[in-house]
Amino acid sequence: MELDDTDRAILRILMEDARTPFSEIARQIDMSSATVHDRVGRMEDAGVIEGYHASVDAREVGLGTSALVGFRVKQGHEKEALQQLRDIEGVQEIHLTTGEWDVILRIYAEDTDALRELMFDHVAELKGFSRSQTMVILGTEYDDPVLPIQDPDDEG
Amino acid sequence: MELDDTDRAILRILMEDARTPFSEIARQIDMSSATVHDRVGRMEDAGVIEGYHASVDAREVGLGTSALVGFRVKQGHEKEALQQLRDIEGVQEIHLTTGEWDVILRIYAEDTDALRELMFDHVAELKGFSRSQTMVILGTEYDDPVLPIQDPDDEG
DNA sequence: GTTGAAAAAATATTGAG
DNA sequence: CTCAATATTTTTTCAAC
Repeated sequence: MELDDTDRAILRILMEDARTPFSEIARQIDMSSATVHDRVGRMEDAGVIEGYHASVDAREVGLGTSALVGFRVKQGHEKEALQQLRDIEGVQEIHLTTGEWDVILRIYAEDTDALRELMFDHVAELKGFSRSQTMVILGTEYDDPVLPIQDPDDEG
Repeated sequence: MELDDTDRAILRILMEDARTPFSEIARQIDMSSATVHDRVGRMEDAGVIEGYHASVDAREVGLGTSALVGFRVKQGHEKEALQQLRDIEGVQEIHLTTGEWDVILRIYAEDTDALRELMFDHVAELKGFSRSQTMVILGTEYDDPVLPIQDPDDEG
């Protein structure tokens, strides 16, 4: 889908606060709310907007520990390997990467004990991986939900 | 803040779709929408709900490349090092970690060329880091915006 | 805490330029 | 594509349990 500056302005506002009323978005970008409605609907249909999600403090819901885990996958075992990772409880993101690891996942757990248990119970038994490394997240210094969208004309 | 099962049920729904009408949430959890309104408000005030954000397909807004970058920070340079990372355009998340790296960040860029430029222009000039490694994300296999909240009584 | 009902506000739709 | 006006739905408030 072809996006113009108006679309990008709407996206910036909705990434910042997904519950901003269309009337308020309209005011900010100086258009009618019917236009905002129309554009948002088209961006949803086109998959530009994938969804709207509440951001919840993980500690408040008993998930005090989070980690990044890197894996090396054995040749030919990619598919089954990934499926196994998906099935581990608490796994939130799975990325295929270049560099030291083939796969890096992000996992949440109640505490370091629960995380260790997860790693022993599940990860240790996985087939198709040659090695892994767990990087516990001690703290998140910065986490911006807004992508740095640029208007195509202004060079940043 | 002390959360009960009703609060957690509401959170699950809002993490899945932050724009679910309160009336619909009320129907699902079998309470009135006034109650949902009240509980959501209290969770927002308490910081349990940090915000509501639209999830946007990064490729559609010209950010086709994403990477994880690990850093080793020199003793005593932690503060200035982190501030420098924050200021790099496209940096979305900064995590302090155990293991091979002290800091791992997530960065978005237009393409691999733009990413390489960012790394050369900014990262290479950073003070206080002893080494770094870029892990380009070739693809994201799985990305779940819903935290695996458990009710305290059912053991998972 | 929770509720139902009323009031206020927002969103969805329509028809036309 | 955009708008103004209308219809519908949702959010918000509030007296009462």
